[in-house]
Amino acid sequence: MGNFRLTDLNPPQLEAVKAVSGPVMILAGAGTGKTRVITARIAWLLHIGTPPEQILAVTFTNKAAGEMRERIAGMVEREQAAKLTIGTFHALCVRILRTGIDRLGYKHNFTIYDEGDQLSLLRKIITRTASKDEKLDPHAAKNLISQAKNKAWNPPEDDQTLLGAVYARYNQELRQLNAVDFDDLLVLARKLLAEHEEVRRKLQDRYRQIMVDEFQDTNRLQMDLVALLAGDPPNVCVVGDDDQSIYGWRGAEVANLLEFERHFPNPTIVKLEQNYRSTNTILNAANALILNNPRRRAKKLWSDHGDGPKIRTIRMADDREEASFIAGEIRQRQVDDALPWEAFAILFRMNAQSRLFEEQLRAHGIPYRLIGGKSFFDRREIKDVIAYANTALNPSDDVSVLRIVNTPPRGIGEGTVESALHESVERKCPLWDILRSEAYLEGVSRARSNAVRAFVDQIETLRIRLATPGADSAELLGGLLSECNYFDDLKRSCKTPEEGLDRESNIRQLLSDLREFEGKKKGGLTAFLDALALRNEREEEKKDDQGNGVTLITLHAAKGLEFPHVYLVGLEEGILPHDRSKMEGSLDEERRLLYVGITRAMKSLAITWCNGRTRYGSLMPAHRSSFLAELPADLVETVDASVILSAPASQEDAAARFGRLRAALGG
DNA sequence: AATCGTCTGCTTTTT
DNA sequence: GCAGACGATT
Repeated sequence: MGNFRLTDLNPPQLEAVKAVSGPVMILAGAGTGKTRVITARIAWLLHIGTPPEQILAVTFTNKAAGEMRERIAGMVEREQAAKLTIGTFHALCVRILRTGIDRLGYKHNFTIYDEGDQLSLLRKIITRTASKDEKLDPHAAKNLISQAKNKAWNPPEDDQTLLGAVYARYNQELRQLNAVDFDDLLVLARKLLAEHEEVRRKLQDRYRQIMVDEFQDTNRLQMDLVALLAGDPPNVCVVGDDDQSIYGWRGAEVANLLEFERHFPNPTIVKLEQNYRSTNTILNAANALILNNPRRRAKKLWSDHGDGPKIRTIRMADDREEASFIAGEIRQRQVDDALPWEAFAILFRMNAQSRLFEEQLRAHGIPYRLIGGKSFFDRREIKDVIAYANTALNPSDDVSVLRIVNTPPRGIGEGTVESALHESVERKCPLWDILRSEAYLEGVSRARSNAVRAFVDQIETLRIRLATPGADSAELLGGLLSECNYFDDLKRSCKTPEEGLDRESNIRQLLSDLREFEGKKKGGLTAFLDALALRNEREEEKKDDQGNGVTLITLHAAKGLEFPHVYLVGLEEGILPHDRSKMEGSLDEERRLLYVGITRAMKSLAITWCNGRTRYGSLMPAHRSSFLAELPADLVETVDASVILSAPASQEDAAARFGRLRAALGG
């Protein structure tokens, strides 16, 4: 059975694939065929008779989960592949919680709050809690709360500090709203498993083989979850690379990988060091750099791709020159070497650095795709539609109710909302219950109560219809939106007619996605909203929409990707390593960030730094990053952009170009 | 209620 | 230098 051959694997890979009992740690260096090993291991498990429903593979991103699923689909039979559990930590937790969360005092129809929802809730709480002279940035509060949850801290519920009070209020309110934030998905799943033995047993019996990808990025909560899910013996296989741990600031703990033995004694440890991506020049530079980090599992990458050209470190006058030089060079190389635009990538530390490159690439007529940026799901109109659905499914969700209560305007003004909200705080019950209570409606003017009644009726009708077996949610939602003139209001509030049409078509797209989802997956609207909240619908489509061209991407986002020709820009003190890292003592992580960047390159790598850089509006002197001195001199060729620019076509260049031309013609 | 103007404060962001 | 947030102004 199976369409995979173990002979395609190198010896350590094979060892990793065949180690199937007890704890296993696979230290997979950059480009060493990690995904291949994971998928082959799953195929192997199936091959030796493991029932597919017993296999759980956890990833960090939906993209990684999708890729894994796809690769496996090509290796094993379809029905087997369909029975595997492959997904993100968060998706797994939603599955666990949708059936078991009632044990923790939530209702099963909880709403998942995304960042925007969290922020609006926090803003509300902060303004209510803070006194006049106190200030707390909602973003900062959100980050601190998130960190606290991810480190599995006990809530610092001392109402002494504003933050402590806000933290306590926030959690309390979420519970009242029957809502959970992203972090709660993990927090609550862990709690459920830890405190309810029957739930834990059931899951341990079900998942006998657990695999975790990118283990260096797991935080304390995720580590705990893995430990709770693992049965006895713990058949846990983790895959990761401590040298690529770059999310410490988000609570990731490399210690989970470095001290794996502490949680799972006597593991089989396999190191993957043969790299299938880069030249040895690139790998040796990366090896040498990372040697400067303490506390790591020693690894040395090598490949049989030869040495390739030296790494160029290019000095630029300023950031403007950096951008125009690179744009010019890419255009030239694209022509001279007949390379597709997609062969090039520009990697930077901060998103703000992308602007000049965008300008210059555009000026040179080079197509590019900028990775990152605002998501489809953060669009106002999409959030509105989701809020309508959330309200119908979970009327306790005040944040969603507030979002749509007067969108479109239906005569429920701020005063009305304010008084209802006040009432709901007094009576400690959801806003919705106030809006539909006769006692409240009798106390307000006729016009107000009529408006509120009409709104309540609309939503209640939607709820009843949605609950009807076989209901077409997309049709019902779309119908409601038309009925309340949502689309007209949307268009009216747009600056241009095009924008209005665009926004409307986003909604049509969402509804058609929903219809398709209901046609082929179970779980109905709730499952669709879960998928949306976890960002795992329409993922690929979005990426493709961005089209092709030179890739502009941050170092963080570039992890896991590869490009034939890489420009690593802004290698200056203060940028990489970033200024803040010195204060926070995370210089090692900055070095790993550079390590990740270097190991993205397959064939050639150029590193640039500027003598001056516009920062905060004015041109400031800049200095080359101290990391550059850590690259072995014999692998690096140091150049000065001004020299190249002032001597455009030297004799040597012409000869080299002629040579290439002759080679291309087969002579 | 909406828009304009001024102030502030600056990474990275898988879900 | 610019985006985002908030407050004053119509």
